[in-house]
This record gives sequence, C-alpha cells and structure tokens, in this order.
Amino acid sequence: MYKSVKSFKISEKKERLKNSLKEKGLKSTRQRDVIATEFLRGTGHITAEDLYKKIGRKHKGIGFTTVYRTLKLLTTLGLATERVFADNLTRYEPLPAEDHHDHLICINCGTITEFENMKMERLQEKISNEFGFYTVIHKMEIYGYCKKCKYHSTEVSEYELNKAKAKNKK
Amino acid sequence: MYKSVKSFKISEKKERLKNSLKEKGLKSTRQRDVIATEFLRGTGHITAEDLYKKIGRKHKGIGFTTVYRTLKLLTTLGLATERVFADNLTRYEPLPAEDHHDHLICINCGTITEFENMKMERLQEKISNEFGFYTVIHKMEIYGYCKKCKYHSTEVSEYELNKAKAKNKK
DNA sequence: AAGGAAAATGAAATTCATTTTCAAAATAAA
DNA sequence: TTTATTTTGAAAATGAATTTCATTTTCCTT
Repeated sequence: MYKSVKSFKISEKKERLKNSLKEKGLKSTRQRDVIATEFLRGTGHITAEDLYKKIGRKHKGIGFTTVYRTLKLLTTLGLATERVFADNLTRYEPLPAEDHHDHLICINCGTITEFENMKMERLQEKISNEFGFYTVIHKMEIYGYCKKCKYHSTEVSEYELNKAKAKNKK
Repeated sequence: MYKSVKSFKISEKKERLKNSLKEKGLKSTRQRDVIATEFLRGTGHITAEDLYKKIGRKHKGIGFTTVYRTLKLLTTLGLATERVFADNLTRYEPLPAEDHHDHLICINCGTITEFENMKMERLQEKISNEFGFYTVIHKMEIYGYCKKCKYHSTEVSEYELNKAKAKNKK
C-alpha cells in the first residue's frame, strides 16, 4: 500500500504547522489538528462555516470560533489563503498551491475551477507596466455556466442561494 | 459656450432615468435628481457612504438611506453598476461605460484606474472555452503600487484604512 | 508527577456595512 | 383638492466576521 501524494503533502503540511506553532510559542491542540486535517484534505474554497459543519459531523465539540481562528492562523502561517468571490463569503484554500491560478466560477452550481495561463500572467504584467504600476497581486475571475450547467440551468444552486442570501443582508 | 460632452451625457442619462421612472410608475423627486446628478458627475467607484457625505456638503437633508436606495435603483435601471474590491466596500460606477474594462488598484493611495485590453478579453474567452464554460461576466483586478506611490509609500492611504477597517469588523 | 504561566477554547457579545421597517411626507393622477 | 401610491429617512434589523472573557488545556520548569 503506497502513501498517496496528497496524504504525503498533508502530513508534510501538518508537520510544518507543528513547527511553526512551536517556533512562535503557540500550542498544538486536538482542535487545531482536527481542523487542519479536515481543511487540508478538502479541495479548498471552503468557508469557515462549512468547514465547521463538516467537522461537526465527525468530531463533536469543536466550536465555530476555533475553526474560524484556525483558518486565520493557517493563513498567517502561509498554509492557507483567503478568497472572496461574488457571493461575498470568505473562503479558504490550502497553500502553497502548485502555482498561481485564477478561477472559473459557475453561477449555477457554484463549482469553482482553477486555471493557470502563462500568457495571461504575462499580459497582466505588460498592462501593469504600461501604467507604471508595480503589481503585488492580481485577481481574475470568470463567471458563467460550466459545461454541465450550460444547457440545463433549472435548479437553484447553493452558490445562487448564498449570493441571494448575501444580497439580502449585506 | 459649448456644452461639454460629459454634461451632455449626464443630462441624457437623467432624461433616461426620468423616463424609466415614469415607465415603471415610480416618482421623480428632488432627492433622486440631486443624487443622480452628483453621482453621474463623479468619476465613479464611489461608495454610498461617500456619495452621501459629498451630497451632504451641498444639499441638506438627504438621508443616507435615500442615497443608498437611489444607487440601487440606478443599478436596477442599468444606469449604474456595483463593484466590490479588496476592501469589501460596495462601490458604484455610472453605466453604460464606453466599453468593458478592468481595474488597477493602488494599495497605497487607493486610486482606481480603468483599463481595457482586447487581447485580454480574447484570452479570457479562449480559456473559458477550453473548459467548456459559457462566460457571463469576468472580473480582473490588479493590485499594486501606482506610479506615484511606487517609490514613496509612506502615508497610510484611505484605501488601506478601509481595508484595515473592513478587516477589523467583517 | 505537580505547579504555574501562557495560550486556547467556545459561547456569547460586538461590530459595522448593508438592508429593511414603518410612520410621516411628497408626488401625481383624477 | 382629494386620494391612492410612492418616497423618505431615522431607527431598527441583519448577518458574516471578529472580539471578549471566563474556563480549560498545554507544556515548560521543578
């Protein structure tokens, strides 16, 4: 039985977390371990709320606040990054990613697809330079209908619900 | 004395607003007129809060709620569009714009510069197609330091303050 | 192991931009 | 004018994000 690449990466990242905690005089706890594990196992683009719910099903007694704070902690330590799409919810994605990437977001089913394109990167840099700009980061999101939803966008997706919700109380 | 192109456009848009209101059985009011005029005169990318303050200096007794609702109304009628950048504030921009454009945002002084690039548009569409995606809209933002701020980023900008504020209570 | 200082936890409270409510005022049609 | 409908705006509500604080846990030092 071979260890998968992914689980290798997870344990590597968890090791990194442990070291960073020690280095900063912070403590390793059961909660942090559970939260980091669940988070790193996922495909990313998850909200603190959803991660909290996901964890709640398996491990009792881990509060929302702790999930939230752990995701913030991981972000501080460079193991995660925050992203906000059009529904205005803060989502977290494990880092480091293989590479810089942008997102295709289906406005029907909410699926978030990553893509990377060097031509795009270069073009962005070129434009930035033309304006005498020094680029720190950029954000590129394409919203539309994914392959599956293109021809049958009947159901109301979770993404649309979130967006509607966000719209209703923002 | 010639009428400037811009003021011509403003009065044209105000005419359009008036017609849309009548068409929908809504009413023309002093407040709507003042708010629309101030908004259309501006360079865009303004928050409801800031437009409210700007108006407050000249015209007494127009409430924040009315400014907010008028911007929403203009958005509904296709005369404005909402944009949310990294500071998480909702900004409004007059529509229709000359063309689709993206944004360069200075993370020091907060200046928002628009740019348009056809190569970028085509590349985005190409990428979208590769994934079988049907594009509805896209969003491209480059964050960094503008020409002016590149070499002397000493002061704390309003943009940074907003972002810090946003971070502190979001 | 035991003690103790520091950090973590989590329920509850707070924050704040945004959005809604509702009573009073304004508009426009008859 | 009269009246029905819409608008206004102060105040209240909303809700995701964040902080507070009393209690619990970690982990370093004896």
